[in-house]
Amino acid sequence: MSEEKKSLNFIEQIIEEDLKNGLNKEDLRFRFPPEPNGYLHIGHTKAIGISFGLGLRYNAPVNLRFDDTNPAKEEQEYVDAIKNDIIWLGYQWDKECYSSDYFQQLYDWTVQLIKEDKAYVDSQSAEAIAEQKGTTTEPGKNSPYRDRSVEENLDLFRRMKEGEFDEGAHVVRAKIDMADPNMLMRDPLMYRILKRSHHRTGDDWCVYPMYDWTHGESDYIEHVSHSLCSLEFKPHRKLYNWFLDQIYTDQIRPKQREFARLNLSYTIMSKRKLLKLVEENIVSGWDDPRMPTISGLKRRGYTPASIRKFVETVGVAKRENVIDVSLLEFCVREDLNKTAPRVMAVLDPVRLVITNYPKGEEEWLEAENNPEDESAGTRNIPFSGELYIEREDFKEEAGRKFFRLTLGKEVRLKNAYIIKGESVIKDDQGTITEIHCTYDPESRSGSGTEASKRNVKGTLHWVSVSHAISAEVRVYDRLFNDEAPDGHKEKDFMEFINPDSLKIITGYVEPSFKDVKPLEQFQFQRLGYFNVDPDSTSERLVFNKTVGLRDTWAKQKPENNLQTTNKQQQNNQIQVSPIEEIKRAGKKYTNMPEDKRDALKIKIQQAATKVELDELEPLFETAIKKVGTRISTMIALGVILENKKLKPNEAAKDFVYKALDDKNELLKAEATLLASKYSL
RNA sequence: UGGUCUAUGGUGUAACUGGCAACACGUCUGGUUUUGGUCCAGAAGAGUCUAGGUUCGAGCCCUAGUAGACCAACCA
Repeated sequence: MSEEKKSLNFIEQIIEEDLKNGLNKEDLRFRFPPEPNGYLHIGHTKAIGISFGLGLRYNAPVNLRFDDTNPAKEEQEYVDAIKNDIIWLGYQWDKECYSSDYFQQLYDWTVQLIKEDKAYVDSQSAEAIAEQKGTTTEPGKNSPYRDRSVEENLDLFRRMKEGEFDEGAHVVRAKIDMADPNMLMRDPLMYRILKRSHHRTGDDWCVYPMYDWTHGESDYIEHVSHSLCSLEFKPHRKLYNWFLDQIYTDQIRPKQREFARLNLSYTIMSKRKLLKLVEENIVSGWDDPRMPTISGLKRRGYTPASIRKFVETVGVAKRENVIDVSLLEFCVREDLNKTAPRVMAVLDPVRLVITNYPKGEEEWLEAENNPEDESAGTRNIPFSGELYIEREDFKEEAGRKFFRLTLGKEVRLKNAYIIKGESVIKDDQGTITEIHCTYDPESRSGSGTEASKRNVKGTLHWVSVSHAISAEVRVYDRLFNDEAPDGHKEKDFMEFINPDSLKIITGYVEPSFKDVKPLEQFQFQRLGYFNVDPDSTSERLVFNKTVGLRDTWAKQKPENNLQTTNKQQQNNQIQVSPIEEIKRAGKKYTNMPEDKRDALKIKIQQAATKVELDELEPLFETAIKKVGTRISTMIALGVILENKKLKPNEAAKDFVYKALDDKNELLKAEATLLASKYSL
């Protein structure tokens, strides 16, 4: 492998810079700091991948630190689940830490701050404090308790800790600046009273430190050099540094830097919302295969390697992003293609009878386990005169593009013989119950005969009726119908739940499936990747569909063309001027699938009704380079001329003439239309 | 209406810190194939949010706009 010159992301650049400025490589240390209040999800894998990835890259330790300062929400169950997930992903942490381990230190430091008159006890209600905080545009007001004496503050804080007061009676606040433009600097809370049992410290404490007062100090205590978090913590950085300044002596000073979090289309990432799905039984649990949690992904059949690859591919930057699920799917397919044994399974069976196959006969045919991996070897599968094939693989008559079984046409049964469709038997409703065919005995796969080498267009998977094992197969679709379920201000994400996200069907699999283990992965040939669900037993096999194979055929079928919606619709909702709308529509026009182009065209036409010719004119000039814009401009021009009953002026004529010679057919067509209408 | 951040093909990320905008996914062709998969070959698609400026030269620098995100929890 050659040393590929990979460009550094902005965090790596910062680290390189720090190293150049004298930071020792040995002093590099990172941390991943989850709050144990829920399960890890695909969004977390980015943060995990960044910090642990940096650890690997620089051979530096990475701590796993549970940020457990709020006993009201945190539980041991989550600690255990998080550890499992990280291990499963294949990362190793150096020290397992807990913010709660630093409660005493944090308390002592707080006492010190009080003594230095940098913190005080406030005895107002939460409402009153919020009231005085001011707004983003108006400064806040000082608390009446802000100037309490050091002695009184010390005494109150001690008594808070002793448990003398009820929740809410007092808080400790840092004394910073109630007029700071950064709201977080307006005397932020450091401690609150919480009479709750903590999953690790039990009832030792009834005052708990807040996130801001805990996080930087924990980084400091652990000698973390770079504290990486997501963008929404950016405003906290100032406070992070302020707190650090108060206690800093001479260690490595941790540096907080922020990156954009991962968003995946058609899913939600909020722990609170995921919890709601679990609590309301929309899904079967945190590990439901439809969940974006790591445990859900695992159960669904995603591999650790595929998830790591995904995170790596997604990259690191500071801009808001929405990653298309298709990238995640690509990553699993890529991984599974190399490793998953191929087997045959029929999920929507129809009976296929080979009329010239000897009655009662059977034979065992050899099949390759994985064409991508010779070492995977072969296995034998039973063949007989009665098989199941996929209902979708037969049509009585079909066009030339249908490569599968039809009457009078030949196809190959994978690893077996070439057959020819002869006739069908239907029930009263006209549904096919049996397909009759004949086979060519000379054509057996691998037999070396001329017939076995014959090329037929289609190959079908199948399973022998008398040998097949029936199995439950759970087929999943996305949990939400909307690309950004929680991105709507007016609508709740629950409104977008896809009612058909789970389909349970009974299929037939080859007998080699007798002894499969939970989570074992397979490729059901021509169908997709499936794994064995933990619910599976030897009596009742249960499979999950991980992801389908890439299927260029399915896309050509018109009924499938409606499924892909995308971000463009969302973009179009943003209010822009009609002329801008024309430009934008043009940008998309050329690579819009044909069936959607009409909708876009209508949009352009509508926008054009609000535009004057002279407004459009500049586009004749600037649009010359960009095909899409030229097309949308052309369409708009047509509408304007028509509406205003105008004749094309010189600029417009010129524009049309040029377009007539363009190699882009769409543009040419629009231009020709105009040219003939105004006889240019 | 304050502060902070961001803006590059449909999506995500690059561009050696000022030198003809690249890579991956997706899309489309063609070839190989006993999986309409894989693999191989190729194509289309952005001129970098807008308008100015500096410069021989700007996606990178400056100015002003515009748009989006985040910030006023005794959550993290």
